[in-house]
Amino acid sequence: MVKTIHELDLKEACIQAAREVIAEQGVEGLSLRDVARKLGVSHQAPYRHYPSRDHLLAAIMQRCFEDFADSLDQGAKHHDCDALRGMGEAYMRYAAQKPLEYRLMFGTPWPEPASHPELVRHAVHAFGLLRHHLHQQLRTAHNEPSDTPALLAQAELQALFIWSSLHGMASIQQANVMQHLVLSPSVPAQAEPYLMGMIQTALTHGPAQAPAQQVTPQDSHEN
Amino acid sequence: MVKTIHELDLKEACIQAAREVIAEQGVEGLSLRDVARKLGVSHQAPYRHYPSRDHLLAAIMQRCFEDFADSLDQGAKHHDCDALRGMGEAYMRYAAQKPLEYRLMFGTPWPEPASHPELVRHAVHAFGLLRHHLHQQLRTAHNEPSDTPALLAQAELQALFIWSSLHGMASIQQANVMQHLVLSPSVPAQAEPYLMGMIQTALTHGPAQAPAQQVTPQDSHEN
DNA sequence: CCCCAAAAGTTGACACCGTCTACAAGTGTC
DNA sequence: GACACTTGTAGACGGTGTCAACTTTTGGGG
Repeated sequence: MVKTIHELDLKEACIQAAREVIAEQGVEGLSLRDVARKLGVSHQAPYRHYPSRDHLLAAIMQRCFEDFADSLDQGAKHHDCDALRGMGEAYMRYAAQKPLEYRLMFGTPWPEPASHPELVRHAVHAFGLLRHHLHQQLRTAHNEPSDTPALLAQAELQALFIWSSLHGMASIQQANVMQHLVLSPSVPAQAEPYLMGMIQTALTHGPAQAPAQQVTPQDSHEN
Repeated sequence: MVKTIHELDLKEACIQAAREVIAEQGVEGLSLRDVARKLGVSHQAPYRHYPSRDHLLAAIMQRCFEDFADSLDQGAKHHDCDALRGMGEAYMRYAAQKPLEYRLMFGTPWPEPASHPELVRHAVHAFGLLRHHLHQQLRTAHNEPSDTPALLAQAELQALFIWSSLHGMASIQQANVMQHLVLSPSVPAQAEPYLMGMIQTALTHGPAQAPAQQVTPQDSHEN
């Protein structure tokens, strides 16, 4: 009996093999029976380690979030004159280079989150990196050493805004939809830097007053 | 033999029934055999009208895009002092009220677009509404009656920016992810109006210069 | 060393799915 | 009336996730 692939650990090998399948064919192309075949075991062997397909998927998503958070961290360090821009570029780079894993994390309906707390923890951590950078930036800009709740809330709003914009652009690029809208020839290449510039502008000037909505006494300091 | 549901037209009834299933259970919960059962016909009857599941899905997506474009149009008319804000609010309202149809249009991998040209046409039309409004707004702001290509390109960049931000926010809200990131209590309710304010700010001030990227001679007029 | 229980893996079944093929019933035309 | 065409039916095939029962491997105590 040859122990072909899983000399180490079938549990780990499943994740590895499944990630390969996903990177090639996307989530919808993944079947437990496929990974079992790929590993040379019976179709029920993976079932000993993961109670269901969703649990395997959750484990894979968790790994992806770890990698994603690492990419963001590294992007922030690399460009340390402007850590925020570094993170933004790292975000878009990850989405462009691993489109199917990105789709897995952000475009697939999650398995009921209550039963996968670890997954949620890792996803929240990636968001926390962005929030943390924004919070620090706001504190130094305002010369406020303490963590006033208002500043934290503002950082969270900024983080949600940035995340929304980046995620939206990444989704649009992945859907290859720009090919079909007949755009001016220069536009597709400019879209991403234009978006980055718009985000920066919005951050420096703060939001326009919403018509019937008053936030915290919204100081529109430059940050 | 009772002609239960499809007194009119099975082709149309399939779309109707399938949209109901999708609105309840999402795309992944839809099966051709289900709609056949729901309509009281054999599991192969729908196959007479749609060569494959993807073709039925494409027909449904097309209907959704029609409804979506109608919503945007109506939103633009309703708020006609600020048509753009009206469209933005209509966009978010549609995403909130028909989350699963929204996901079908923007979150599901499309069936190979080359073989569904009608679907592409309808999707492009929805984007065209946004682009058209922005273009007109730019023209009146610049007092340029002619359609200079530079203005059109700028409108397209703005449209992509707006669409990215709105789509990103809609995705985040749908994923119920804000419940899990532990946010300040006031933030979830403020996120959407904050985003709208940020978009408006970015549009009025134009993008910050990207570091190594020069666009058209980027006039940062107010629009 | 042996034994035995727990863990890991295998085999076979079930229900479901999309899709292919072959067949039956209705309908209009020459 | 015969023929072709459209519409719908019935059954099969290979694919899937999952359940249940079985066998093999493994790791410690007696």
